[in-house]
Amino acid sequence: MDNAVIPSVRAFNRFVAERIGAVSDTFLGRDRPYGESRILWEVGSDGTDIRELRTRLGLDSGYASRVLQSLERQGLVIVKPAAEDGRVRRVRLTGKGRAERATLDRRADAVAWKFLEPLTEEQRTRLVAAMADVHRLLTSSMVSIEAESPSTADARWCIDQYFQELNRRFDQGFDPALSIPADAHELVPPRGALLIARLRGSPVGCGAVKFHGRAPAELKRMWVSPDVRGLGVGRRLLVALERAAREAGARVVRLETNRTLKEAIHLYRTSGYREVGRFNDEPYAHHWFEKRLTAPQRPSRGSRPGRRSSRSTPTAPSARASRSSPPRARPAPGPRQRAPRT
Amino acid sequence: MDNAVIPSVRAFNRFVAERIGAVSDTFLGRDRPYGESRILWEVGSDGTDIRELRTRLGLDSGYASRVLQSLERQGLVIVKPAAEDGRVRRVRLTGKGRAERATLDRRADAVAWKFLEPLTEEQRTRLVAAMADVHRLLTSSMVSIEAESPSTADARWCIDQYFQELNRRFDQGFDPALSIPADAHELVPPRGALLIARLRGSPVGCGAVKFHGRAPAELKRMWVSPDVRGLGVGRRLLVALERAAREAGARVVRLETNRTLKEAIHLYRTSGYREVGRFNDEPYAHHWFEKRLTAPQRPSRGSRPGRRSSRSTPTAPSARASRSSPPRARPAPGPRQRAPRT
DNA sequence: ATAATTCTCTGACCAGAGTCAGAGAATGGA
DNA sequence: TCCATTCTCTGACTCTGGTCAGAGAATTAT
Repeated sequence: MDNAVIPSVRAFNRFVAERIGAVSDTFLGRDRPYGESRILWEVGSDGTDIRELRTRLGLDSGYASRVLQSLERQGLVIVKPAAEDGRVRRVRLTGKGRAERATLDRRADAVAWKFLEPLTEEQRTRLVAAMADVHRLLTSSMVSIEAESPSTADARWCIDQYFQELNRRFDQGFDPALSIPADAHELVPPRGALLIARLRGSPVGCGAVKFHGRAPAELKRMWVSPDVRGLGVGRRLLVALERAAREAGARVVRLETNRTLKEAIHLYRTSGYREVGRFNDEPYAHHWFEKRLTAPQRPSRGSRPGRRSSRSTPTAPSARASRSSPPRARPAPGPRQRAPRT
Repeated sequence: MDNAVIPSVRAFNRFVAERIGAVSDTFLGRDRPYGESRILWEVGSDGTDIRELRTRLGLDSGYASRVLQSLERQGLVIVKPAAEDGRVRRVRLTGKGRAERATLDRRADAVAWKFLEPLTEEQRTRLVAAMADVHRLLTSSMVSIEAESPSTADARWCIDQYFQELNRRFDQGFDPALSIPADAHELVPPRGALLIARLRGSPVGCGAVKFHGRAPAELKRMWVSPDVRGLGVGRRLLVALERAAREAGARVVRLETNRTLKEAIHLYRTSGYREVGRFNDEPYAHHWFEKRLTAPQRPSRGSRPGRRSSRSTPTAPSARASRSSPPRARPAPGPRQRAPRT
């Protein structure tokens, strides 16, 4: 399978890097270096602290300073010390800067339109749908899941979000004090674990497990940020929690949940959980589930990439001359291979 | 509709440029500048003329020369004059160069695998399918269609391909001499027109029309390269030919075709052509079609892009903090806007 | 009050990726 | 045969997009 999948991902990367790259070079009308446009854009209509701008874009302070000076010289931004802290400086767009930014925006629209214009209505719809799919799935593949102490700021933020969501969704609201607790000290090895899912460094989900030796482990605190729902993050958290439970000696995991949490219930059912009788007195629960864990299997999710793939492997159609090349002035076009941009 | 479509294309472009770009920088293990790797790759295992390499990559001769010298100094390639023409020089990979190229290949595989690894089997399948779709549709949008003299090398190449294909596919083969002719002089205004479809400069399809005043115009020489079939090129050629016929005064277009050309027949039927009785004595034809052209309507294919789209418009999920931001060390992450990479 | 830290700026420097103008060898056309 | 053309190389420059080491002003910690 990899023999087919990896090359097609590569072909896509190559193609898209070429196509989007070529076009986006053009789009910046070459009247301003890319770095300047980027910073101009990132300043945003409300202005920012330079400090924040720098960390957001990962810029060197000297570099940022100089680019901003250049923008200021062009009358596009104003830099002045922040009121609260004399060390940090604030950038704001001038009217001219705002206009310039709008121009960039319009040009970006025009570029997007160039992709769409030649297509029929139906093709456009399919293109947009496919783009959204690729976007979603690649985003999904950027989510990492790792154990973390429940006392970190991110962990506490996630759990707080979880509580807030329960409070919004449960018919009677949610008060953590009335629920079976899963305190910080219970979610650290060897008593338990807390997993945090992150996307680009920001927490986007969590899940916890309490170990009870060989007795069933308990799953707790499953939460996925609304921003990334539908990306399979919940399922991956679940799998990771089960693995942790298995490694801690559990043969069975169980959990309880509230009837309003439809997606969660669906996730459990489709992940091999079966509903069982009430096994604790969690007042907010309507359903109790458990799952027997299978032997410590190798995580079966497709093999590693093959030794090597063939050297040039287009998936989608291309202008590659397959039978005979079209005529051409001296320097023949021939079959084009593109650099391994990925 | 554009209000939804353009921003989502932009979001995709931005995302993909960021993601692929970030990754492909990494992949070149930073031990060799990108330009060198690219040329190393493009030399290919069989070697190339420098001249061809240059035109293929659009390189300045001085630049190419220096990069190749650097590669030669590293023992990765050998440059020597071509046998046939003492002016041109040929590059070939050495064993070491070949090994290096294989390393690039392997790294590219590993990068692709990074995208795939975190996904479930089902997600991978969907990702690959969506990528192929995007690839196909963007390729399709790169195809341009323009009128061209039938005497250009490209035009003659297309028509030759067309004849070859007919000869392969017709049960009795195909001999142009026995068929109703459409000679070069008939396919230039005001007697007719020849349209050529191109992808990245190379011809990938053609279609011709002969005008007969207000009498029905005749469509001829419809051919689409196998490389780009399924991309809607045929339909676009057809539309363009009909427009040309309309503009030349025709109210009706007609054409004849052979029963072995299934896709063509399907295209005609789904494009408003209806089968009519034999109207000429083309010996290779089994079907005769005609279509009444509608009034010179505005090419109705969706409106132009809106004045301007909103300033930051993600379509697919992102880590954007939607309700409250996750906690963060001093320099807050805040809602990230990315530069308008397109 | 003093020291440590944070933020920004300046100056110096660098590499990558080109561009441009010749110049010199081969080759092709008249 | 000779002139124009084609290909490649050299040398001299350029622009982006950085990095690095201080230095100076504000702020925070002790």
